[in-house]
Amino acid sequence: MPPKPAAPSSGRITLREVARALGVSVATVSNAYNRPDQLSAALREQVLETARTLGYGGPDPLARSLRRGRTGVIGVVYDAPLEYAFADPAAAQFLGSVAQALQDASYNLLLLASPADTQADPLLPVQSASVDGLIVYSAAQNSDLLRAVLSRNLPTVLVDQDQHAQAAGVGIDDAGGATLAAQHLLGLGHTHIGVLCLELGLRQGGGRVTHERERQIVYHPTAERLRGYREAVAAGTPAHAQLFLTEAGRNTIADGEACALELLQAEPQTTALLCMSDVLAHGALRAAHTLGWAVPQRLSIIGYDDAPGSADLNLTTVWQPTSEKGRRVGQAMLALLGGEAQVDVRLPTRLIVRGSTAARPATPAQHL
Amino acid sequence: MPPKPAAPSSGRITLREVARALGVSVATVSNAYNRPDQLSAALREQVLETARTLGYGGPDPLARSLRRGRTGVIGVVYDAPLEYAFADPAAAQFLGSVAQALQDASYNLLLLASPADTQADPLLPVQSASVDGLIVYSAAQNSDLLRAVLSRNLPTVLVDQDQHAQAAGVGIDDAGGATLAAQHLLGLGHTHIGVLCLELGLRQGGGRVTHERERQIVYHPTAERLRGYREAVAAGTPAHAQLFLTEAGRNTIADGEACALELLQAEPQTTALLCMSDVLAHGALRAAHTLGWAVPQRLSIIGYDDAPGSADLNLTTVWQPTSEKGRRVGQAMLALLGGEAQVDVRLPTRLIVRGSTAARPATPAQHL
DNA sequence: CTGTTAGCGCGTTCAC
DNA sequence: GTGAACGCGCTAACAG
Repeated sequence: MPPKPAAPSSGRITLREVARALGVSVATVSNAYNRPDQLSAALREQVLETARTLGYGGPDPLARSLRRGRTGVIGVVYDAPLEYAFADPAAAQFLGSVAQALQDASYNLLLLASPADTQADPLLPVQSASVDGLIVYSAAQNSDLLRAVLSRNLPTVLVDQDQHAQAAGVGIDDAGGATLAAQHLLGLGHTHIGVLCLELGLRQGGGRVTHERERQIVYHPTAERLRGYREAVAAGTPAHAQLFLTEAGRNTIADGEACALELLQAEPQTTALLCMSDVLAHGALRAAHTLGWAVPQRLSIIGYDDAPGSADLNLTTVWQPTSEKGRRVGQAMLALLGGEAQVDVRLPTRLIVRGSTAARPATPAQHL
Repeated sequence: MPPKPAAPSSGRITLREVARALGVSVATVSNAYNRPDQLSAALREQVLETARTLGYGGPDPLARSLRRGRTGVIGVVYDAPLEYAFADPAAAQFLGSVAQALQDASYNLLLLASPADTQADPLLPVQSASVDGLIVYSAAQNSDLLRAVLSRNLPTVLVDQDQHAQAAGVGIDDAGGATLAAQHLLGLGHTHIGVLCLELGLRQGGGRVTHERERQIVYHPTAERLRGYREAVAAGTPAHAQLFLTEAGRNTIADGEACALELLQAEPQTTALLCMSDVLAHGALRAAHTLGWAVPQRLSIIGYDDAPGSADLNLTTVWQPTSEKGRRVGQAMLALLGGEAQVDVRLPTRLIVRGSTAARPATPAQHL
C-alpha cells in the first residue's frame, strides 16, 4: 500500500480534506455540491458548513473540467493584435453579441490572439487553449492559424470566411453590399473613384495596390468587397468609371486617414471614396477635413459595416447585421456543441444613404 | 493487477497511446513536446511523426493545466451584460490594452459576466472559472460578486474601485477630473448645471436622483465623480450655481439621450451638462439636436473618458489614460503572478477643452 | 538520454 | 442514502 503523503496544509484545501474533516466520504462531499438530491439536506448543510470553516471554496474548476471533459469556455480567435479588434466598434459590437448569446447558455469567451512578441509561437494560444469550441473571426484563408484551429477537431465556427467542410460558417453578403455602394456612386455620376482596402495579404501591405498584390488577397471580406465594387463598375453606366486602389496597413482610423491622404494627393481628380470599413471611412473623413475638401460637395465617402457611431458621422455606408451575426455565431456554436450538423449562414447587407455622398461636382479637379 | 480497459479507440488519442505505438515511454513523448533538449532530435522527430499519423494533436491542455497548476488564463469580471462592456469605446479600448499587456506574457483573457438569464446563479462564472488571476472591472462595492472574486484567493486586480487589502488596485483621479470639468463650466458663468450620472446603485435606477438614492451609491467612479462636481460647485465662484442630477439606467448612448431629454425638459433653465461618460455625453448631444438646442451656444456639454471618437464629436471632456490604465492593470497582474507585493496605482486625469462648451448664454430660458 | 512511478483534484461507477 | 476504488491525461522526480 503506497503511503499517503497528501500535502496536509499546503495552502489549498481539497475536497478530500473536507470529507476527512467531517468523517464522510469524498463522494458525499462531491454530491453536496453537484447533486443535492443525493443526500439529506441536513448532511448537505453540514458539509457546506465544514467547507466554509475550512476555507474550501468548492470543487476545483480545472479538475472538474478534466473529469467532465467540458470546460464551459469557447475560444475566439482573432488574427491580429487584440488592440485592433477592440478599436473597431463593429468588431466590438460583434464580440459583445457573441458573448451574450453564449453566456445565456453558460459559456464564457476566451480571447485568443497571437502574441505580438515575435519570438513566441503564434499558434500556441490556439493549440493550447482549454476550450469546448473555437470561433475564428478574422483569419487568412489557408493560413497556418486556420489549420491549427481545424486540427484541434473541436466544434468550430468560421466568421466572414469561405465555407469549409469541417466547420460551420456565418457571414454576410460582402460582395452584394459592395456592389450597392459602388452603384450608388456611379448613379451619382462619379467616375474617378478611390478605394480604401482592408488588408489584402499577409505581409504588411499599404499604399498603392499593385496587380500582383491584388492577386494575393487572402482575406475573404476584402476579396469579396473588392469583387463587388469591380462588378458594379464593370456593368455600370458611366462606362469610363475607374477604381483606384489603396491598401490600409490596418483597420484603424489613423491608417484610414493616412491612406486616404496619400490616395487623394496622388489622384486629385478623385471625387468619391469606397471604404471597406467605417473605421477607414472615419479616417477618410478626417483626411478630407485636413485637405479642406468638403464632404460631400467635393468628395463623397462611403463606408462599410454601419458601425455604432457612424450615424452621428452622417456617413453613407453599407449596413450589415452585426449584432445578429454575433447571435447567429453563438447559436451555430451551441448547435455544434449539441451535436447538430453544421450550418452555413449568409446574412444580407443593405445600403444606408446618409449625408456623406452627393452628385459628382461639375469641376472636380479645380482644387489643384 | 487491475485490468487495463483504457478506452482503445474512443476517438481521442492520448499521449500514452502514442508512446505505446512507438514503443517508448510516456515520458519520452511528453519530453518530445515539452523539453526537446531531453531527447535526441531523431527520436523526437519520430515521436512527432507517430503523433501526426495517429492524429494526436499534442498534450491535452486541460490535463496539462491541472498538472502544472497553471492555466495561462486571466479572468476579467464585468458586472453587467457584456453587450454594454463592448458598447462603450472606452471600455473596449481598456480591455484591448489589458489583453495586449497580458498576451505579451502568454496569458489570455477570459471574459466573465453574470448570465443575463435570471434563473442561473450570477456568481457561478466567477466561482467556476479556471483562471490564474482575476481582474474586476466594474463591480459594486461590497457586492456578492466582489466577495465571490476575493474568496477565490487568486491574484486579483481591482480596476476603478476603492482600495482593498486583498487585491492590487488601478484607478484614476476620478474626483479630480470631475472637479476640473465643473470648474470649467463655472468659469464660463454657468449656474444651472445638469448632471448625467452613471448608475448609482444596484436596483435599476433612472431619472431624477433623490437624496436617498444618492446615499446609496455603490460604484466608485460614480461616487467620486459626483463628489468632484460637488466640491467644485461648493467652492466655486458663482455662489448660487446649482447641480441637477439625473441617473441614466445604463451607460449607453440611447439612455444618455433619454436621460438628457428628460432633464432638459424638466429644467429648461439648464445651460450646461456634466456627463459622467462620453457615451452619455454622446446621447446628450443627440438630445440637444432633437430639441434644437445649439451646442455650445444654448447648451454646453462635457463628457468623461475622452473615448476614441470623442474628438470627432468635438466634445469637451475629461481625459483619462485609458490605454495606460489597461497596461498598468496587466502589469499589476503579472507582478502578482510573479509573487510581488500588491500595488495601488492612481493615474491622473485632465480636462480637454473642445467645441462643446462655451460661455453661458445671456438669456438662457428664453426658449420656453 | 530513457523508463517507472506517483499523484494533480475530482467525478463516477459499483457494491453495501 | 453511503463509501471505496479507479482513472480523466498529463508531468515531475527520480532511477537507470
